[in-house]
Amino acid sequence: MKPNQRKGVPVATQRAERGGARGPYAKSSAKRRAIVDAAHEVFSQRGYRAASLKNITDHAGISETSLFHYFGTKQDLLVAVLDHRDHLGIRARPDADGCVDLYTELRQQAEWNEDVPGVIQLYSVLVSEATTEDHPGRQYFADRFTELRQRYAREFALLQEQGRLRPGSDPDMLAASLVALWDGIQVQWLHDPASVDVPATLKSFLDLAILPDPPA
Amino acid sequence: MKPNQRKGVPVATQRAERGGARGPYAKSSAKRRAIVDAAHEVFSQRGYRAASLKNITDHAGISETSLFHYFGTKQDLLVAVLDHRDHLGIRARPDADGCVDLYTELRQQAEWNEDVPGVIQLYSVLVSEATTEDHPGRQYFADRFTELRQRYAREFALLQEQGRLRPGSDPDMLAASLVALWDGIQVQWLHDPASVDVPATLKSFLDLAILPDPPA
DNA sequence: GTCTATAAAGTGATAGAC
DNA sequence: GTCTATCACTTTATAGAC
Repeated sequence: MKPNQRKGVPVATQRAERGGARGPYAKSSAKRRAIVDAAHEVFSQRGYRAASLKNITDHAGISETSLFHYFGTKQDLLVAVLDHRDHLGIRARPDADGCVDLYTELRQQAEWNEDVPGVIQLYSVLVSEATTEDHPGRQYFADRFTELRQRYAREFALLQEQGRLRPGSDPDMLAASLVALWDGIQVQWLHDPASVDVPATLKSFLDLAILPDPPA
Repeated sequence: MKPNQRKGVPVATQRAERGGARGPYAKSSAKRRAIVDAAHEVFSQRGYRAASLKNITDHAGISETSLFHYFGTKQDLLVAVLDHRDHLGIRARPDADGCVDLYTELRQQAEWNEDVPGVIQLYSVLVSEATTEDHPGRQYFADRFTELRQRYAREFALLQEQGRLRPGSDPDMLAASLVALWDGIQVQWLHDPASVDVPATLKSFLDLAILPDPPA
C-alpha cells in the first residue's frame, strides 16, 4: 500500500482531511448506503461468518472491487451495518420534561422493529454469534448490553423513588431482565410469529414490576 | 430390557447369531460419542454454517471418511448433537407426588447449564442461527419452544388454580416470558459472566409472578 | 469369510485472494 | 477476471473386528 493511503477510506475523503479539495462524490454515499443495506440483509439471513462478500455484492448488484473501495474489510462492513442499525432504531425520545413513559417507548420500539424486515433477525443472529471466539462484533454487543441495562436501571430506580415499583424489586435486576426478555421473545417471534406478541409480552412484564398509578 | 437382548453381549454378535446384519462393532459407539462431542464444541464456537467438517474431524482426531461413515451428512451430525444435548440436559425430575417445585427445577437446571462448558453457547448460537432460511435446526427449535411453553404454562395454570398467581397474570404469557427471559439472560451471561446471575434472575421473575405461600 | 471401519483420492461447487 | 484453496460429499479399495 502506498503511503498516505488508508484502507477502507475513500481517497477523496483522505484528501479532504488533509485540507485538500472535494471529499466523497455525491453518488458514493448512496452507494455506501446500498452496500450497507445489502450487507444488513445478508448478515441477517446467514450470520456474519457464513456470509460471503460475493453474497453481498450479488445482492447489491456491484462488483467486489467496488465493495473493497468503500469497505476495506468484512469487519469494517459489519461495523457500518451495526452503526446504521443504531441510527435506524430509535423511535421514542424523551419529552420536554426529560421523561419517557416506559410503556410507550417499549411498545413503539417493539412495533417498529417488527415492521422493518431484517432488523430483529440481524440483531438476534449477531448477538449470539458474537459470543463466540474472536468475533468482530463482540465489543459492540457488550457495550450495548451495558448501556441498555444502565438506562433501564435508571428508569426503574426513578419509579422506585416514587414508590411505584413492586416492593422487593431491584432496579438493576429488572433492567437486565427487561433486556433479556425482549431479546428472548424476539427470537421466539422469529421462529413462530403467529403465536408470539412481542409488545404485549413486554407490557405484561412491566405490569408485574410496576405498580398501577395511584388514583389522583 | 427387551427380549432377545442379553447383557454383556455386543449387539453385533446377537444380530449375527440371528443371521442378520452384523451391526456396529464394540468401539463404534465410543467413536460416535467422540465425534458428537467434537461437533458440539465446534458448532458452539462457530455456529453450524461456519463450522466445517474438517474443523470437527481435526478436533476429534479422525479422518473425514470416518465422520461420513457414522454421519452421512452434516445435517445428520447436527441432529445427533442436538439429541445428545437433550439427553444431557435434564436435571430435576418430578418427585413422588408427580410435582416439581418450579423454583428448585429452574435453579438446578440453570446452575448445571453454567457448569457444563459449551451447553449454553451451543444452544444460544444455534437457536438464533436457526431462524434463518433453510436452516436444518429450524424445526428442532420450533418444537422445543412449543413444548417448553406448554410445560411451563401448565405449571403456572396449576398455581393459578391454587390462587398463588398474581392477579391479572396469564399462564401462557408467563410461560413464554419465562422461556424468553431464560434464553435472553443466558446470552447476556455469555457476553459478561461477571455481571449476570442467571439463577437469581429467574428467581426474581418467579417472585414477581408467584405470590408467597399463604401462612399455614 | 463377512461385514464394519478406515484410508486415499476425487467430485463439482463455491469460497476468498490477487 | 483468474486462480487456488476449501467446502460438503462420493467412490473405490483395503484393513481388521467379528
